[in-house]
Amino acid sequence: MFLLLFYDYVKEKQEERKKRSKEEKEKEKEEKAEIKEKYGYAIIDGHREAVGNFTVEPPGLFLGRGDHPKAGMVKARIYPEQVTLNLGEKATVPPCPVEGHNWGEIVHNHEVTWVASWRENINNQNKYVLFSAQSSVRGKSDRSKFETARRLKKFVKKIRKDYESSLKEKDDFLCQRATAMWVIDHLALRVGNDKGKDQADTVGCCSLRKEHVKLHKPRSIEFDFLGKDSMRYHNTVEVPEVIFKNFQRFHKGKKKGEQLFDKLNPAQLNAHLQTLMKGLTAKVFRTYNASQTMQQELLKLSVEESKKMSVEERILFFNRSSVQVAVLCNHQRSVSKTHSVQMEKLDKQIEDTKTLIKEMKDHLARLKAGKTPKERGKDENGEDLKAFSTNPDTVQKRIDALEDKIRKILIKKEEKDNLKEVSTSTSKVNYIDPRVSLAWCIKHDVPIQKIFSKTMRTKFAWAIHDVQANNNYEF
DNA sequence: ACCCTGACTTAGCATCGACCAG
DNA sequence: CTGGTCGATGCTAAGTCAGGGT
Repeated sequence: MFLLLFYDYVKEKQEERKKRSKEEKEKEKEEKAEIKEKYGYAIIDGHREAVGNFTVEPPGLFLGRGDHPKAGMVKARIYPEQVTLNLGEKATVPPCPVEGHNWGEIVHNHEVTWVASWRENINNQNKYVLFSAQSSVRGKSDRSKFETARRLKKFVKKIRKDYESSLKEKDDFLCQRATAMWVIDHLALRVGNDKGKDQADTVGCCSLRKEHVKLHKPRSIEFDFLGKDSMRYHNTVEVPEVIFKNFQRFHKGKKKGEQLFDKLNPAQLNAHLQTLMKGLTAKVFRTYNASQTMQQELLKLSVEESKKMSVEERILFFNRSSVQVAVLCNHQRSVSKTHSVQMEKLDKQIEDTKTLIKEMKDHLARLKAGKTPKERGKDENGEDLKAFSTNPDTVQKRIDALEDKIRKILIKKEEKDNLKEVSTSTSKVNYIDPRVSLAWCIKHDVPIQKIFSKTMRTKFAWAIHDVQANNNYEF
């Protein structure tokens, strides 16, 4: 009863919002901008920088992703007394905007980047007001992330040698560690920390369980599990014999529910990675792998070839390259509600074009036979359709062009359908070194706004600067 | 060694809004 | 001008990983 009422209430509110007039929307937008101007910035080291989330999260029903044990719990309202502010010693404390209330603690912590924090009641975790992705603080750490991944490129030979030499270890821990490194290096899986019973059951490399892999002789492994955000990772990979044997070994004698890498945990794996390269952790492999893949894909287009292509065709090539990365990282999206409608529209375009071709072929046959052309009839609006040319060559050319059009629509349709579940934005924002993309734009004469939106260009200001200094940038 | 927690990065979905065809 | 489409942006959940405590 309560749920139904709540659902109706929310739906009603949504409908109300949709119905707002232009003026109301305009006014709301202005008010929002005013609030952002007032609360959306903080001064750090003398620079005024935007903070990403300057409001606390409103109360509501927690949903979570996938099969979450806490779905439906009430997320409580946050009051100013629960909010800690992290300010400079000399900074004036901003007045509390909620009448009759006051801030909780005021701290002066120089070791962290958050300006405010509070604790949330669902998972009892801290939430933070952090500088936005476009701020220079975040830009600096973004850059250093990619620099670490670039260092991995130099160390990767040595690291592969290290784990390859341990793949046949008798010691379970060493063998599991080496095998996990192989998996993280080759399949770009997340490390997979242990999770509590009060969270959705999702896994990464170290937390893979017996039921998540199927072994197909002679040496294929079928991975099928729910990863971060309960996204399904389903991939059958042909692996080297030693890897296959190791998986057989970790599989053997275990029951459903038992971890394959039962002697290994992420902390141990990361500790070992640190000994091979300072600053190396499991997640660096994803960044490295993504950036490296993008660079390799982009290199497949030579300047000579791209000179013959239109800018649109070059962008298409770029987008197809980023799809490779998204597939590698298993970045997915749910199929759009209008996907099937879009598909049908393309089908109709094809059908209409086919009908037209047929009509033109008849017309051409009549021309060649010396018969008088048929009347073409009327379109759906009752207008007379334009008569076909009486020149057979012109008609034939038109038919050829239409057949080409069909081929293009078919390709477009297939591409659209293939990519309906692939999301390229996540890898673009988090994994691909933006300097790789920017250097490619310069090399192939593609305006950068074609590949990076305004916010992305601000976020990657550091990268634009880097590439201006070195437009032959190599990851 | 292991567990817990704080801080930060990574993630997909909902909504917004710019642009385009009709 | 309008309604539909799709990329951009907002939101916050869900990961990673280090450091401290036991």
